[in-house]
Parts: sequence; C-alpha cells; structure tokens
Amino acid sequence: MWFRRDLRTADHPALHAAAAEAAGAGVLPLFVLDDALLRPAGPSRTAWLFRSLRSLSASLDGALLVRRGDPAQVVPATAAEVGAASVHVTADANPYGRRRDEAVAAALAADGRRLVRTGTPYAIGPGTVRKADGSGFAVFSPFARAWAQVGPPRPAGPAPEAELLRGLEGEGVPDDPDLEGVTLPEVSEAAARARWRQFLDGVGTYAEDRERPDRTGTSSLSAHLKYGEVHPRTLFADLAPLGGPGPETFRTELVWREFYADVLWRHPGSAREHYRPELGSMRFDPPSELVAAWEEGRTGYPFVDAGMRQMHAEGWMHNRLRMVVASFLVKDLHVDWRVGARIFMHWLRDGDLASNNHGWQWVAGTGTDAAPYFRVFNPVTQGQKFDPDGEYVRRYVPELRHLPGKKAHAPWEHPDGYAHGYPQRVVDHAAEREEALARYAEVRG
DNA sequence: TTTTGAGTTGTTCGA
DNA sequence: GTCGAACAACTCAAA
Repeated sequence: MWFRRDLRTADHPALHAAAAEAAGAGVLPLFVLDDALLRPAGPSRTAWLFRSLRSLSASLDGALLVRRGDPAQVVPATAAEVGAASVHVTADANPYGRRRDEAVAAALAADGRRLVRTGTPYAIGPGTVRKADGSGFAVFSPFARAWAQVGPPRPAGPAPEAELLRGLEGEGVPDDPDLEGVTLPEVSEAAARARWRQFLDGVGTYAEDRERPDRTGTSSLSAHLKYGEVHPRTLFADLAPLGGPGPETFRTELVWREFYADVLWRHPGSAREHYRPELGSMRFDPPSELVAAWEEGRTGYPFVDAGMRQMHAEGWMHNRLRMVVASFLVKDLHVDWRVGARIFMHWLRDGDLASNNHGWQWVAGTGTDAAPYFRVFNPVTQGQKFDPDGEYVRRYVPELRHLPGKKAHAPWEHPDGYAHGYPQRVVDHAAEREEALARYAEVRG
C-alpha cells in the first residue's frame, strides 16, 4: 500500500483493496518522500505532511515504511523486496502525479507487478462528470447539477483488518523544518474527524459566518482534505441528512473542490497556462519591490496586509482574504496571477494545485466561470463590509491596534493612524483600478 | 435547430 | 442611506 494524499485508515477503499488481495500474506504500508513534491512546499505544508505521517505511522502500529527518492525507482524496488504482486494506491488526479504513476506502473510491469488504483481524493473521480457528449463542464452550476445526479458513493467503513509487514530499512519521518513562526493545529486523522464534528455542531450558521474572517466560521478542513486525513465522501455522508442554508452552502463548497479537480484533470496545461488564453497577452508588470511588499503584508492597505500576515502566522488564509489579496496583486499591482499562485503554494499548509490555481485564474479572469474583468475588489470597502469591527485587522496588524472599530481599515483618515509605524499605501487603489480596466480594454480590442 | 435566460464571491454612479 | 443600472462575454440547459 503506497500512501500519498490519503493519510488515513478509515474510509479508505485502496487500503481495503490491498488488504483483500493480501488475504493473510500481509500489507506493507509505504510512503515515498519525493523531492519533486517537497520542493515547492514551504515550512507549514512540509511540517503538516511530516506530522501527518507520524500520526499515520502510529495508527499503523509503527509499520509505515518511509523512504526518500524517485518513486519510479523506490516503489518497484520496495515491491521486489517483499515480493508483492501488486502495489495499491489511491489514484492521483494532478498532472505530475499522473505522469509519476504512469512511470511507476511501467517500471512495476517490467517486473510483472501491477499498480492498482482504487478511488481518488474526491467523492466523484475527476473526469467522471460529463455532458451528454462526454465532454467536461466549464461552468460550475451545470457541473454541480450533473455531479449531484451521479451522487457521492457510500463511505468505505473503518480500517480493514490486515497483517502489517515490517522490518525493511527506511529513513523514518524527517524532523519538522523550521516553522519560521507558523503555528499549526494538531495534525492527524483523529484531529480531522474532531474538527469536522466540531464544525458540524455549528454548520447551521455557516452560510453567514463563512463570510466573516473575524469569526471562526469556516471548516478549516482544507489541509486535512489536501492530505486525505479525512475524505470528502465521509463529509458528504455526514451532511446527507442535514438541510437548510448552512449544510447546503458547505456542500456546494465541497463541490467546488470537485469541480476544479475535474477541470485540472481535463486540462492539465491549466496548471501553468491560462485556461482561457484571451487575456494572456495582457500587459503585466514584472515582479518588483511591490510584490515583496504584498507578500510580506506591508502594502498599506490594512485588510490586504492582515490577510497576508495571517498566511505567514498560520499557513492558512480565510477565503475572503484570498480573493481580496489576489485581486490586489493582479488588478492593483498588475502582476501575473502565476506569481501569486506560486507564493500561495509556498506558504499555504493546504496548498492544493487545482483549487489554488483555478481560484487565482478566477480572480484574474482567465479561468472557468471567471469573474468579469471589471470586477475589482476594493480592499477598503471589503474590509469594512466583512470585518465591520476591524477585529481581524487588529489581530494580525499590531501597528493598527490603537485604532478602534472600523477605523483600523483606514489609518489615513486619522491623525494618529501611522503613530505605530504602519506603512503608507504603496499604490492608489482608485488609480490602479482605472489602469487595470484600461489594460483589459487593450486586449479586448 | 434556434432562442433564451441564468449564472459564487463586486464597484461605482446617479437618482 | 438605499436602490437599480451599468459594467462583457460565454457556457449550458431548457424552452
């Protein structure tokens, strides 16, 4: 059993498949530390992975074998050592993972072994939902309707009984990297379940609370889902008996995750390129000192800076802020969305290629269901609307803690606004909005 | 086959 | 202060 983005034992179809095939002969649980995947991840995601691996290993009674290297060599070599007929995995839907798995399957086949893919990290496998002619959807709402017609499957139940093979020489899970000030919650399958149950208790008010970054209104399950400590199929099953705006809205958010995975599966090139190239010839400014100011949370726009500083403090950013800061980079600083997407993938503990990439493309106007080009988030009014008491801003921007209420959103309006070293605005939003609209007009002809 | 209406996340302006 | 209109272009499904 080769684990990747499925670091759990419950509701795990591939683990059941491995146990069923082994039937008494034993299952060897393996994880491969692959530099190609570790490289783009910053300290918070790397530490999350390592902690999750330690927890998984404990769940497997210490039997998890951890080796480092190229999976196309490590996996066949390990399979040969234990004389496995098959290597079981949860299928990977991402471009790199699919190429990697093809290479591993070919290398295994050369020795007469099989790579057996069972399930995916999604409730419905990417590529399954289709229009009448077999093609995929490019708009969310029709996708969601068709997705509901297919319907999520039943969970696979608790961990299977299986004898675990052990004794092979591995590296073990490396020590955590320097977290550079990031604080992480507990990482484990049990913690994911506990978080989910806690969230379900308050899901009734999710529809309103999710818009408020000053509240803990979101599920905070993104990183758990990213590493498969809990599977969305489990979540859909628990939500099934619940009605009302809260559960409905959360279900829809999970379907967005499924939608973007489907789009990336059908268009692997959209990991690097514009999904819709019409705006590709748009004039971008090269990354400059302004991008550094954005990344470090010192643009002089409190809501933007609070969002970026939350990302540095927690390895996570509220969805509302992801939209606001992305809009600021693309439409106020006129920088290519791919620059921001890469920075997000470094810092975010939940950094998920499909959701991150297509979220950015949505903001930039190059993606599916893209935001209209003229929709430019105003960082001040967004703050006043969704953080009406300024609490979120003050939590992450100490230089503004002396400004009460929503005054924290506009220090320039107060005589002592800059008394504690908060930076001046790096650009004028109204002027840059006009500039962005002008650049869009150029490429629209 | 063609037409039509609806569609995650916003802002600004004028009445 | 509130409200509606305008700000495009395209996908998709239903009529």
